[in-house]
Amino acid sequence: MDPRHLRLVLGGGSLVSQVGRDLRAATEARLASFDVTAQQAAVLLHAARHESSPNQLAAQLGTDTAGMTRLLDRLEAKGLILRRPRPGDRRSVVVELTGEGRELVPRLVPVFGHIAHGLLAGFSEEEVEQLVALLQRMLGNLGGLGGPAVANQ
Amino acid sequence: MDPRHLRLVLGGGSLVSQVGRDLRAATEARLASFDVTAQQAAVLLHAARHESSPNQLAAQLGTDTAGMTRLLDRLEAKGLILRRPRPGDRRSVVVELTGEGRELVPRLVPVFGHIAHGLLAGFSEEEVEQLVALLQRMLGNLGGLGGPAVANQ
DNA sequence: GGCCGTTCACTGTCATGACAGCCAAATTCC
DNA sequence: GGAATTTGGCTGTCATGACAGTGAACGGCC
Repeated sequence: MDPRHLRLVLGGGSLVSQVGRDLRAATEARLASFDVTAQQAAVLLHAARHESSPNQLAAQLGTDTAGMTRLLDRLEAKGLILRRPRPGDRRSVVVELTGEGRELVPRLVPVFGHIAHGLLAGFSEEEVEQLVALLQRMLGNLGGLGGPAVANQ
Repeated sequence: MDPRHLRLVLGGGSLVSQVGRDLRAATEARLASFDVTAQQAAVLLHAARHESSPNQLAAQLGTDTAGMTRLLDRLEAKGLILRRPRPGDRRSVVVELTGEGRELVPRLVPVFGHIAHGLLAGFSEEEVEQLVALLQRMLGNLGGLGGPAVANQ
Protein backbone atom coordinates (compact mmCIF):
# COMPACT_ATOMS: atom_id res chain seq x y z
CA MET A 1 0.00 0.00 0.00
CA ASP A 2 1.27 3.38 -1.02
CA PRO A 3 2.12 5.23 2.19
CA ARG A 4 0.64 8.38 0.71
CA HIS A 5 -2.69 6.61 0.52
CA LEU A 6 -2.34 5.30 4.04
CA ARG A 7 -1.77 8.81 5.30
CA LEU A 8 -5.21 9.56 3.93
CA VAL A 9 -7.04 6.90 5.90
CA LEU A 10 -5.15 6.09 9.10
CA GLY A 11 -7.68 6.90 11.76
CA GLY A 12 -7.92 10.32 13.35
CA GLY A 13 -4.45 11.13 12.10
CA SER A 14 -5.61 11.05 8.50
CA LEU A 15 -5.03 14.17 6.49
CA VAL A 16 -8.73 14.81 5.97
CA SER A 17 -9.56 14.40 9.64
CA GLN A 18 -6.69 16.65 10.57
CA VAL A 19 -7.87 19.44 8.31
CA GLY A 20 -11.38 19.02 9.69
CA ARG A 21 -10.15 19.24 13.27
CA ASP A 22 -7.88 22.21 12.68
CA LEU A 23 -10.64 23.96 10.79
CA ARG A 24 -12.97 23.49 13.72
CA ALA A 25 -10.29 24.66 16.15
CA ALA A 26 -9.63 27.81 14.13
CA THR A 27 -13.34 28.54 13.94
CA GLU A 28 -13.81 28.06 17.68
CA ALA A 29 -10.91 30.36 18.41
CA ARG A 30 -12.63 33.08 16.40
CA LEU A 31 -15.99 32.39 17.97
CA ALA A 32 -14.77 32.21 21.55
CA SER A 33 -15.69 35.81 22.31
CA PHE A 34 -19.31 35.07 21.37
CA ASP A 35 -19.53 32.12 23.74
CA VAL A 36 -20.73 29.67 21.09
CA THR A 37 -18.98 26.71 19.47
CA ALA A 38 -18.58 26.17 15.74
CA GLN A 39 -21.44 23.70 15.65
CA GLN A 40 -23.71 25.96 17.66
CA ALA A 41 -22.95 28.89 15.39
CA ALA A 42 -23.68 26.78 12.32
CA VAL A 43 -27.04 25.76 13.78
CA LEU A 44 -27.90 29.40 14.43
CA LEU A 45 -27.07 30.36 10.85
CA HIS A 46 -29.17 27.55 9.42
CA ALA A 47 -32.08 28.15 11.77
CA ALA A 48 -32.04 31.87 11.04
CA ARG A 49 -32.47 31.26 7.32
CA HIS A 50 -35.22 28.64 7.41
CA GLU A 51 -37.68 27.58 10.01
CA SER A 52 -36.28 24.15 10.75
CA SER A 53 -36.93 20.98 12.69
CA PRO A 54 -34.16 19.25 14.66
CA ASN A 55 -34.35 16.58 11.99
CA GLN A 56 -33.56 18.97 9.15
CA LEU A 57 -30.84 20.72 11.12
CA ALA A 58 -29.20 17.40 11.93
CA ALA A 59 -29.09 16.50 8.24
CA GLN A 60 -27.53 19.86 7.35
CA LEU A 61 -24.98 19.68 10.12
CA GLY A 62 -24.00 16.10 9.39
CA THR A 63 -25.08 14.58 12.68
CA ASP A 64 -28.12 12.65 13.88
CA THR A 65 -31.18 13.79 15.77
CA ALA A 66 -29.74 12.55 19.05
CA GLY A 67 -26.76 14.83 18.82
CA MET A 68 -28.97 17.66 17.64
CA THR A 69 -31.22 17.26 20.68
CA ARG A 70 -28.30 17.99 22.98
CA LEU A 71 -26.91 20.74 20.79
CA LEU A 72 -30.30 22.45 20.90
CA ASP A 73 -30.42 21.87 24.67
CA ARG A 74 -27.20 23.83 25.05
CA LEU A 75 -28.37 26.62 22.73
CA GLU A 76 -31.65 26.79 24.61
CA ALA A 77 -29.80 26.97 27.93
CA LYS A 78 -27.86 29.92 26.57
CA GLY A 79 -31.10 31.63 25.63
CA LEU A 80 -30.31 31.74 21.92
CA ILE A 81 -33.08 29.47 20.63
CA LEU A 82 -36.37 28.03 21.78
CA ARG A 83 -38.48 25.08 20.73
CA ARG A 84 -42.04 25.74 19.62
CA PRO A 85 -44.57 23.00 18.92
CA ARG A 86 -45.09 22.58 15.20
CA PRO A 87 -48.62 23.29 14.10
CA GLY A 88 -50.07 20.24 12.41
CA ASP A 89 -47.63 17.67 13.84
CA ARG A 90 -47.49 17.22 17.55
CA ARG A 91 -44.43 15.00 17.34
CA SER A 92 -42.27 17.70 15.83
CA VAL A 93 -40.91 21.03 17.00
CA VAL A 94 -39.82 24.21 15.29
CA VAL A 95 -36.45 25.67 16.23
CA GLU A 96 -36.79 29.42 16.58
CA LEU A 97 -34.19 32.03 17.42
CA THR A 98 -34.80 34.24 20.42
CA GLY A 99 -34.19 37.97 20.17
CA GLU A 100 -30.73 37.43 21.54
CA GLY A 101 -30.10 34.69 18.99
CA ARG A 102 -31.26 36.89 16.14
CA GLU A 103 -28.93 39.65 17.28
CA LEU A 104 -25.99 37.29 17.36
CA VAL A 105 -26.33 35.90 13.83
CA PRO A 106 -25.13 38.95 11.88
CA ARG A 107 -22.00 38.97 14.00
CA LEU A 108 -21.30 35.31 13.31
CA VAL A 109 -21.53 35.48 9.54
CA PRO A 110 -18.29 37.41 8.96
CA VAL A 111 -16.43 34.94 11.18
CA PHE A 112 -17.19 32.11 8.79
CA GLY A 113 -16.30 34.34 5.88
CA HIS A 114 -13.00 35.15 7.50
CA ILE A 115 -12.26 31.49 8.16
CA ALA A 116 -13.15 30.51 4.63
CA HIS A 117 -10.91 33.26 3.31
CA GLY A 118 -8.02 32.18 5.49
CA LEU A 119 -8.48 28.50 4.78
CA LEU A 120 -8.39 29.07 1.04
CA ALA A 121 -5.65 31.70 1.03
CA GLY A 122 -3.60 31.31 -2.10
CA PHE A 123 -6.17 29.09 -3.79
CA SER A 124 -7.35 29.95 -7.26
CA GLU A 125 -11.01 29.58 -8.15
CA GLU A 126 -10.05 26.59 -10.21
CA GLU A 127 -8.30 24.93 -7.29
CA VAL A 128 -11.30 25.44 -5.05
CA GLU A 129 -13.44 23.77 -7.67
CA GLN A 130 -11.00 20.88 -7.95
CA LEU A 131 -10.92 20.48 -4.21
CA VAL A 132 -14.68 20.45 -3.85
CA ALA A 133 -14.99 17.99 -6.72
CA LEU A 134 -12.38 15.64 -5.26
CA LEU A 135 -13.98 15.78 -1.81
CA GLN A 136 -17.40 15.07 -3.22
CA ARG A 137 -16.10 12.11 -5.17
CA MET A 138 -14.58 10.70 -1.98
CA LEU A 139 -17.89 11.25 -0.23
CA GLY A 140 -19.60 9.32 -2.99
CA ASN A 141 -17.07 6.51 -2.77
CA LEU A 142 -17.60 6.26 0.97
CA GLY A 143 -21.33 5.86 0.49
CA GLY A 144 -20.85 2.34 -0.80
CA LEU A 145 -18.17 1.36 1.70
CA GLY A 146 -19.99 1.39 5.01
CA GLY A 147 -22.68 -1.17 4.60
CA PRO A 148 -21.60 -4.72 3.76
CA ALA A 149 -18.29 -5.12 5.56
CA VAL A 150 -18.26 -8.73 4.43
CA ALA A 151 -15.40 -10.82 3.11
CA ASN A 152 -13.12 -9.35 5.71
CA GLN A 153 -11.06 -12.43 6.28
CA MET B 1 -19.33 35.09 0.42
CA ASP B 2 -19.35 32.41 -2.21
CA PRO B 3 -21.70 29.71 -0.93
CA ARG B 4 -19.29 27.10 -2.25
CA HIS B 5 -16.69 28.44 0.14
CA LEU B 6 -19.15 28.49 3.00
CA ARG B 7 -19.93 24.84 2.40
CA LEU B 8 -16.28 24.24 3.11
CA VAL B 9 -16.25 25.83 6.53
CA LEU B 10 -19.72 25.73 8.06
CA GLY B 11 -19.12 23.77 11.23
CA GLY B 12 -19.45 20.01 11.38
CA GLY B 13 -21.45 20.07 8.17
CA SER B 14 -18.42 21.24 6.21
CA LEU B 15 -17.37 19.08 3.34
CA VAL B 16 -14.02 18.23 4.88
CA SER B 17 -15.51 17.28 8.23
CA GLN B 18 -18.11 15.19 6.48
CA VAL B 19 -15.54 13.22 4.54
CA GLY B 20 -13.56 12.73 7.73
CA ARG B 21 -16.59 11.46 9.61
CA ASP B 22 -17.76 9.15 6.84
CA LEU B 23 -14.24 7.83 6.45
CA ARG B 24 -14.11 7.00 10.11
CA ALA B 25 -17.55 5.40 9.97
CA ALA B 26 -16.56 3.22 7.00
CA THR B 27 -13.38 2.18 8.78
CA GLU B 28 -15.22 1.31 11.97
CA ALA B 29 -17.73 -0.77 10.03
CA ARG B 30 -14.87 -2.83 8.63
CA LEU B 31 -13.15 -3.09 11.98
CA ALA B 32 -16.24 -4.01 13.97
CA SER B 33 -15.54 -7.73 13.84
CA PHE B 34 -12.16 -7.14 15.50
CA ASP B 35 -13.70 -5.21 18.39
CA VAL B 36 -11.47 -2.16 17.96
CA THR B 37 -12.25 1.36 16.77
CA ALA B 38 -10.47 3.17 13.96
CA GLN B 39 -8.39 5.18 16.41
CA GLN B 40 -7.49 2.12 18.45
CA ALA B 41 -6.44 0.24 15.32
CA ALA B 42 -4.32 3.18 14.21
CA VAL B 43 -2.58 3.24 17.58
CA LEU B 44 -1.86 -0.47 17.33
CA LEU B 45 -0.32 -0.07 13.88
CA HIS B 46 1.88 2.81 15.01
CA ALA B 47 2.92 1.13 18.24
CA ALA B 48 3.74 -2.09 16.42
CA ARG B 49 6.20 -0.32 14.15
CA HIS B 50 8.05 1.78 16.71
CA GLU B 51 8.36 1.60 20.42
CA SER B 52 6.43 4.72 21.32
CA SER B 53 5.46 6.93 24.21
CA PRO B 54 1.91 8.20 24.63
CA ASN B 55 3.30 11.57 23.69
CA GLN B 56 4.60 10.40 20.32
CA LEU B 57 1.45 8.43 19.58
CA ALA B 58 -0.71 11.43 20.36
CA ALA B 59 1.23 13.54 17.89
CA GLN B 60 0.89 10.89 15.18
CA LEU B 61 -2.81 10.39 15.78
CA GLY B 62 -3.60 14.09 15.88
CA THR B 63 -4.80 14.26 19.46
CA ASP B 64 -3.27 15.30 22.77
CA THR B 65 -1.76 13.24 25.54
CA ALA B 66 -4.97 13.46 27.57
CA GLY B 67 -6.99 11.72 24.89
CA MET B 68 -4.19 9.24 24.35
CA THR B 69 -4.18 8.32 28.03
CA ARG B 70 -7.80 7.20 27.79
CA LEU B 71 -7.34 5.55 24.42
CA LEU B 72 -4.50 3.52 25.87
CA ASP B 73 -6.65 2.76 28.92
CA ARG B 74 -9.23 1.19 26.65
CA LEU B 75 -6.65 -0.77 24.67
CA GLU B 76 -5.09 -1.95 27.91
CA ALA B 77 -8.50 -3.04 29.22
CA LYS B 78 -8.92 -5.11 26.06
CA GLY B 79 -5.57 -6.74 26.69
CA LEU B 80 -4.03 -5.50 23.45
CA ILE B 81 -1.30 -3.26 24.90
CA LEU B 82 0.49 -2.69 28.16
CA ARG B 83 2.48 0.17 29.63
CA ARG B 84 6.04 -0.47 30.67
CA PRO B 85 8.18 2.01 32.57
CA ARG B 86 10.71 3.64 30.29
CA PRO B 87 14.28 2.89 31.29
CA GLY B 88 16.06 6.12 32.04
CA ASP B 89 12.98 8.31 32.50
CA ARG B 90 10.59 7.47 35.27
CA ARG B 91 8.04 10.03 34.09
CA SER B 92 7.51 8.30 30.77
CA VAL B 93 6.12 4.94 29.70
CA VAL B 94 6.64 2.67 26.72
CA VAL B 95 3.55 1.39 24.93
CA GLU B 96 4.04 -2.27 24.11
CA LEU B 97 1.74 -4.68 22.31
CA THR B 98 0.73 -7.83 24.11
CA GLY B 99 0.83 -11.17 22.31
CA GLU B 100 -2.81 -10.73 21.47
CA GLY B 101 -2.12 -7.23 20.18
CA ARG B 102 0.70 -8.43 17.98
CA GLU B 103 -1.51 -11.13 16.52
CA LEU B 104 -4.19 -8.61 15.68
CA VAL B 105 -2.02 -6.16 13.76
CA PRO B 106 -1.49 -8.19 10.57
CA ARG B 107 -5.23 -8.57 10.30
CA LEU B 108 -5.82 -4.84 10.63
CA VAL B 109 -3.43 -3.74 7.93
CA PRO B 110 -5.47 -4.97 4.96
CA VAL B 111 -8.54 -3.22 6.35
CA PHE B 112 -6.87 0.15 5.98
CA GLY B 113 -5.65 -0.83 2.56
CA HIS B 114 -9.15 -1.77 1.57
CA ILE B 115 -10.56 1.51 2.87
CA ALA B 116 -7.89 3.54 1.09
CA HIS B 117 -8.63 1.68 -2.11
CA GLY B 118 -12.36 2.26 -1.79
CA LEU B 119 -11.99 5.89 -0.81
CA LEU B 120 -9.85 6.64 -3.83
CA ALA B 121 -11.76 4.51 -6.31
CA GLY B 122 -11.65 6.16 -9.70
CA PHE B 123 -8.86 8.54 -8.69
CA SER B 124 -5.80 8.81 -10.90
CA GLU B 125 -2.37 9.03 -9.32
CA GLU B 126 -2.30 12.63 -10.38
CA GLU B 127 -5.57 13.38 -8.67
CA VAL B 128 -4.39 11.80 -5.44
CA GLU B 129 -1.34 14.01 -5.56
CA GLN B 130 -3.46 17.08 -6.20
CA LEU B 131 -5.74 16.17 -3.33
CA VAL B 132 -2.90 15.66 -0.89
CA ALA B 133 -1.28 18.89 -2.00
CA LEU B 134 -4.50 20.88 -1.61
CA LEU B 135 -5.18 19.39 1.82
CA GLN B 136 -1.68 20.16 2.99
CA ARG B 137 -1.94 23.72 1.80
CA MET B 138 -5.16 24.12 3.78
CA LEU B 139 -3.44 22.64 6.79
CA GLY B 140 -0.67 25.19 6.40
CA ASN B 141 -3.18 28.02 6.05
CA LEU B 142 -4.93 26.91 9.23
CA GLY B 143 -1.69 27.02 11.16
CA GLY B 144 -1.70 30.80 11.13
CA LEU B 145 -5.42 31.17 11.78
CA GLY B 146 -5.90 29.78 15.25
CA GLY B 147 -3.71 31.93 17.43
CA PRO B 148 -4.45 35.64 17.35
CA ALA B 149 -8.23 35.82 16.93
CA VAL B 150 -7.94 39.58 17.26
CA ALA B 151 -9.74 42.33 15.40
CA ASN B 152 -12.94 40.37 15.58
CA GLN B 153 -15.26 43.31 16.02
C1' DG C 1 23.94 21.19 45.88
C1' DG C 2 19.98 22.89 45.13
C1' DC C 3 16.41 25.89 43.04
C1' DC C 4 13.45 26.50 38.95
C1' DG C 5 11.37 26.01 34.79
C1' DT C 6 9.98 22.20 31.69
C1' DT C 7 8.28 17.78 30.39
C1' DC C 8 5.29 13.69 30.94
C1' DA C 9 1.42 11.17 31.85
C1' DC C 10 -2.75 11.58 34.13
C1' DT C 11 -7.43 13.39 35.92
C1' DG C 12 -11.59 16.47 35.62
C1' DT C 13 -14.77 18.74 32.66
C1' DC C 14 -17.22 19.87 28.46
C1' DA C 15 -18.85 19.38 23.48
C1' DT C 16 -19.42 16.31 19.75
C1' DG C 17 -20.75 12.14 17.16
C1' DA C 18 -22.63 7.35 16.77
C1' DC C 19 -25.87 3.71 18.16
C1' DA C 20 -29.53 1.48 20.46
C1' DG C 21 -33.82 1.83 22.51
C1' DC C 22 -38.14 4.49 23.98
C1' DC C 23 -42.59 6.75 23.67
C1' DA C 24 -45.95 9.33 21.33
C1' DA C 25 -47.98 10.80 17.17
C1' DA C 26 -48.82 10.25 12.31
C1' DT C 27 -49.50 7.28 8.26
C1' DT C 28 -50.52 3.11 5.82
C1' DC C 29 -53.10 -0.64 4.91
C1' DC C 30 -56.62 -3.71 5.44
C1' DG D 1 -62.17 2.00 12.23
C1' DG D 2 -58.19 -0.15 13.82
C1' DA D 3 -53.88 -2.67 13.80
C1' DA D 4 -49.19 -2.40 12.01
C1' DT D 5 -45.54 0.44 10.45
C1' DT D 6 -43.03 4.60 10.18
C1' DT D 7 -41.45 9.00 11.84
C1' DG D 8 -39.76 12.45 15.22
C1' DG D 9 -37.57 13.80 19.16
C1' DC D 10 -35.52 12.14 23.38
C1' DT D 11 -32.50 9.45 26.81
C1' DG D 12 -28.60 6.22 27.94
C1' DT D 13 -24.05 4.84 26.82
C1' DC D 14 -19.56 4.90 24.71
C1' DA D 15 -15.46 6.89 22.14
C1' DT D 16 -13.20 10.96 20.75
C1' DG D 17 -11.10 15.60 21.06
C1' DA D 18 -9.88 19.98 23.52
C1' DC D 19 -8.38 22.50 27.68
C1' DA D 20 -6.98 23.29 32.30
C1' DG D 21 -4.66 21.77 36.14
C1' DT D 22 -1.70 18.26 39.00
C1' DG D 23 2.19 15.73 40.80
C1' DA D 24 6.44 13.45 39.89
C1' DA D 25 10.70 13.61 37.59
C1' DC D 26 14.33 15.87 34.64
C1' DG D 27 17.60 19.30 33.37
C1' DG D 28 19.83 23.41 33.31
C1' DC D 29 21.95 26.90 35.76
C1' DC D 30 23.73 29.34 39.43
